[in-house]
Amino acid sequence: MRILSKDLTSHVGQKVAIEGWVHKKRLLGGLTFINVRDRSGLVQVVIKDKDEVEKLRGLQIGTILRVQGNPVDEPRAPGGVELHDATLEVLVPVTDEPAIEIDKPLSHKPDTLDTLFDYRPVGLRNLREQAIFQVQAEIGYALRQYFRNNGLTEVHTPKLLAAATEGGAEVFKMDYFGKQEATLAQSPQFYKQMLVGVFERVFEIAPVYRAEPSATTRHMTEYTSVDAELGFITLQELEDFLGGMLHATVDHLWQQAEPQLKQWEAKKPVFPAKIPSLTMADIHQKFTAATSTDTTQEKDLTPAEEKWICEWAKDNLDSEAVFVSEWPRVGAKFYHKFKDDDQEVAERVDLLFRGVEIATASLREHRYERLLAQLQDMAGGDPENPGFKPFLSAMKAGMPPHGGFGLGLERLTQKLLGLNNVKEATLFPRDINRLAP
RNA sequence: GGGCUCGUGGUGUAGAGGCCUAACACGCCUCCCUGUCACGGAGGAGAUCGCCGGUUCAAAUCCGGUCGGGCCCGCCA
Repeated sequence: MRILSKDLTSHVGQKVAIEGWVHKKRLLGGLTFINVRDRSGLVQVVIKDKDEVEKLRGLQIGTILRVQGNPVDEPRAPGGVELHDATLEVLVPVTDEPAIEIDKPLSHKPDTLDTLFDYRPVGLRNLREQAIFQVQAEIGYALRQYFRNNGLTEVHTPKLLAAATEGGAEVFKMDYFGKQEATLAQSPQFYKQMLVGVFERVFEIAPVYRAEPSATTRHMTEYTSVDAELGFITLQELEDFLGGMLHATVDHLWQQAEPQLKQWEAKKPVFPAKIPSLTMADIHQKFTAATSTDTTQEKDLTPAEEKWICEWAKDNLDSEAVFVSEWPRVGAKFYHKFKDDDQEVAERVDLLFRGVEIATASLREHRYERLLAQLQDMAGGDPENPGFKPFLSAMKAGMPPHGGFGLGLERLTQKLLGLNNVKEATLFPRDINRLAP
């Protein structure tokens, strides 16, 4: 019977077998240490028998072993337990030297990221790399738990679409059986809104595709979008929901994934129960005053401002997260709702965290006639277009006031761990220059 | 798409006109080593310095082109 390396402690005194990958060898002559990796971690195996050591001759890191032996409490061993009197059975021999060393930290310098990603299939076996994605898995778990606890139903919407959903961001186009053009979803926006009419509250964690030719540390052509849409909600309630979500996620992580977080020296983010909110105009003003770069005419925040205001909020408001409110009509999407007393201001807030925008939330225009007008006036959209028609029909069939947000899972992971590039928080990143591995 | 920047053994780097017959660390191979955990020690293999052209007596090093990256901006999550 195979046991896991983490369970060795409870089997001291019994003969057991472990199975896993050779992670590291240290041959000291009459004594050999090998670290074997399984899904629960590493275990040190001690071999004194020359014939057993010989079984490893010519075999590289990555070789898969079944090791029988006796677990022994040993303070000198990492983890306090090790396997003695080991007999080895090579289950899968590996003879080729790995192109990338996996037993020590991999380089994450910008200039060498290309190598890091080229060798991902093996490089991810590095425990420090693994830690990033164990953290990401815990983030996903925490988010799902939060959504469930708040009555959201998980949905799966199509990524293959007949036409652009939102306009704005560039979409990937492809031939669909020579009959028509298909596009890849850049957002589940319309579908999650339609589903508000069904479930009232929904969420989806799924890939979205952006054909923007951007080459930055925060963009990819495919990323995982965490989308939520809630009916019968106000913008303030949506803000509170997002804040609660961030808190729940952070608390869960520092409870469940502390060893992984430590590997990256991640610091638990500080932000109050109620995340502070600033208007865009206020941020422009503060930034302009502090840097003498005039941004007061900008319709959006510049990347420099996002960075700066996060620093400012950390120093002055004790918060590493901040909401940005009062977005101008210019640049708004046609499905956004505008303030009843000021049609020039969208009911939208962005969530900034550690220097970047991680989420955009807004109220949607649920009144059919207004929505129709906005589609035509703001986006020049044709209501008969197959990309809009189903959406409009759902909106006409009785839609409550609603709103929601989209959040980049990789960006959140990146920022929580303190990584420099979103791609480092992506198993197999896709960008303008990369489609493989 | 624009600006800036980088490209040297498998990996990470040093070298910035001649000392380069290209150096160092890790990895790999051989040998020694009974408590390693970035093990230690001795020896060895492995790169015509992204590619093409030019300048020069001489180019990894300077210039031009080209290919492939990175960072920032625009756009966005």
